[in-house]
Amino acid sequence: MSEIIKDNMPDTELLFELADLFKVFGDSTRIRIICALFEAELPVYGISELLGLEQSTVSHQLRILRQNKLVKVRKDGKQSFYSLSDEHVRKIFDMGLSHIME
Amino acid sequence: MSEIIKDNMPDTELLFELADLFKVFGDSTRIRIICALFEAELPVYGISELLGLEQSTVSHQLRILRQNKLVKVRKDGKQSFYSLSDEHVRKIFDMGLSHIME
DNA sequence: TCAACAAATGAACATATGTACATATATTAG
DNA sequence: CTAATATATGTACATATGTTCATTTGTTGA
Repeated sequence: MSEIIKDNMPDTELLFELADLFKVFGDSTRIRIICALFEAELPVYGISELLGLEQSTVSHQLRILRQNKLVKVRKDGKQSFYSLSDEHVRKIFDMGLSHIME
Repeated sequence: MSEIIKDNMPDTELLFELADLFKVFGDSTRIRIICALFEAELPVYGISELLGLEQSTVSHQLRILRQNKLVKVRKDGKQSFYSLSDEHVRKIFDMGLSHIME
């Protein structure tokens, strides 16, 4: 019986990856950055200014977002412009929001 | 300009709540428990057996899931049967999955 | 009432994580 | 080439988090 359940479940490996993805969303600084990027493509100092955060804090968090492919960068001169990499990000965000709102 | 962006963003308060929600999904043990509950309503020992986890580990994590209203309990004798509290949980889960799969 | 069982809880501990400060890298302007 | 600016990175540190072990609570059956 528990064997049947186990067989229907995705690989544990995959579930670890999934947890890692949600971990990225599970920090208020990163969520706020993501949310800012819904509105516009922004450079690092733009984000830190907007959210009142240290430049290095933003940069560190952007690296994590980059590594997880949630944001992409476009370099222009001295600036790095960040934007969201795809629509999944917004969907995941919205799903979470509607759970809270219920 | 950054004022306009700020005005369009949800309250910071709400974004903190949202991060807290995703934090719950951001742990492999909890994700695995959630995933098991997609298949069936289960008692605590059933989950620990299925996933190979200590009873107390499962119980601790179920408490967190309960506090965040992701699971609900039905008590029957000595046992506590857990199940998912709503469909949002599955939707959030699936959204995450499809991001990984892409 | 007592033993057996299921689940919940408390405390301690090791590990992970986010932030700040300092510094390095890279690019542009002069 | 140098100074100024934007970003990235390294390190240290405080805090948060998950797990384990031990114990408690609650329920059933003898």
